[in-house]
Amino acid sequence: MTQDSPFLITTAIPYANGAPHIGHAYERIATDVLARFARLDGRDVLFVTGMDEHGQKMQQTAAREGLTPLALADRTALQFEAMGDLLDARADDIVRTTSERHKASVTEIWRRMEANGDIYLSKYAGWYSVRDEAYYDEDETEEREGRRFSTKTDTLVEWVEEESYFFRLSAYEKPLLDMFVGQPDFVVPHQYRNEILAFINRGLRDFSISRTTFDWGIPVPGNAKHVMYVWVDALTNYITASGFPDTNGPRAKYWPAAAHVIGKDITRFHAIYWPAFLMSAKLALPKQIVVHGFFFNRGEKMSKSTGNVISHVDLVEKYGLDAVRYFMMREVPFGQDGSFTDEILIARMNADLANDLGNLAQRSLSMVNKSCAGKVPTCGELSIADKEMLASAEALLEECRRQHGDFAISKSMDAIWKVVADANRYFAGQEPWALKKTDPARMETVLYVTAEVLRMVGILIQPYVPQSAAKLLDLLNVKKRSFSDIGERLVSGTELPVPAAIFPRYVAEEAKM
RNA sequence: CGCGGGAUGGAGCAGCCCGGUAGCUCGUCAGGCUCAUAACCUGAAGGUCGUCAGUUCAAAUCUGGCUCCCGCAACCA
Repeated sequence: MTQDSPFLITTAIPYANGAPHIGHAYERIATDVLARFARLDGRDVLFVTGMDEHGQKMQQTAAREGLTPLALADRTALQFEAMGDLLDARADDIVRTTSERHKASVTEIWRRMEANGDIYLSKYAGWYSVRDEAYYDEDETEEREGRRFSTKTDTLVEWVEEESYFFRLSAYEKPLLDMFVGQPDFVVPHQYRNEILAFINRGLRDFSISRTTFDWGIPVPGNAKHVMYVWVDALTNYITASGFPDTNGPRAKYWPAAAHVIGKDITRFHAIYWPAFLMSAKLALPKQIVVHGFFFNRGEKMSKSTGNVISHVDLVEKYGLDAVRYFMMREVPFGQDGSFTDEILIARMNADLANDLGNLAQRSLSMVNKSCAGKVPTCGELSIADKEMLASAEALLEECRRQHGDFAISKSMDAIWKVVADANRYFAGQEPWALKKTDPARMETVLYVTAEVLRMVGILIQPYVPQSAAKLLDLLNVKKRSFSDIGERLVSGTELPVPAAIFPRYVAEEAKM
């Protein structure tokens, strides 16, 4: 399964209109985990994110703050870079839609779609709410005292007709359906695939892909009165990262992307519009669209208006980065929505990180330190229990690969922590502290086996909790940390540092008194 | 009759596709151990699997109705 094939993985590109929030953090961490796993497994990984910097909202927000749109974009881009640093989840590349390389890329895509006969000029007409900057369907509005309002938002709407370029999405109904049949795993998890299929089956309509009401965007080739509609602009950034339209460049090998990691709210754009654009431009489709859910605050949707937004920055500050990464990845099955509460996070970090794994390292390594002169103990003949213990740890890599193949991050972690629990049972059952008096050689073997399990676990948890994994592997004086090094064994007699806690137990401030 | 997801011991979930002693994590209670981060190990209590009806020797699992919760419903990013 280990492949050195190119592996391009992306996050959705955040809109540069606002600062990073916990949803961005979640997506970045998840993508980082997948990227790290693939890289440790020997893949040639390119981890890409970007910034969506055009559009009317950018223009307006910038104006309100007395900035140029680009200055606003610069500011937000810095905030997202800081988020990458904070989360230890830096991308290899950040494609900004205002960059020259992206303009070249998206312009070429447009030309190709046009050359394929899929772009035509027409009129967009509908009930437009200036306040919401959105069009509404007839049945989303109602007449009140001679004036028309949006029933959704209660804002005044007016009939507007606007010249616009359209994309012939209707022509891709059949090709898209065929593609979904041929690639049943194109959208995962399958619940989202089903929604998309149902949507296509209801019939696809052509849709507007340009605007004339503002100019902060990439001009339509041959008609600068129009700027491209955001999704043409934004989605294309994925292929920009591969150096497109240069197909001979060093990055060309990364296209098609292995996976686009996105939030469930934008599934349709990625699973319908984007493949249709690519088909039209005669380019290869990404292999998978990987959809994640949202985080809720105690089951409630987070929103600025309710004021219940949880800050990822605060979380990292309070609990530490690895606790946050661990919680987000382990607690919520990938693809589903998750509920966040401090209690659950604390429970998870204390139970799994501090008690199960951290304490296992501490109890075994402190014995090594005291009873084996601080050196990797000597491994004698292995008992059945020893062999079973080692075998279950050795089986992990294959299991984790299998789960990551399905983007089931939490299940991969489940498997690892099951072995950690086994190791605690093994350790308790073997009672090395008793063996110290009766059979020191046997004690060394038990400690060796335990240390070996810790080494393998330490290597495997690197994608999820990189900083803590590094601490653990340092304590074991392990230098070779790739998945391909799992078969290496600790060398008896190797000098080990004095053990220190890897995951401190979290105790609430008020409880410390 | 718009589409989809969900309702399982105190909490959160798995099981449902391929019917047959209801499983996991946390919490609670009791015991053990003392190497360890008040940790670890063992055991126990606790569920009419939303509701009603049907199919079946047998249903959490299949079929149908109902109730409640949550997303989505195309040109908002």
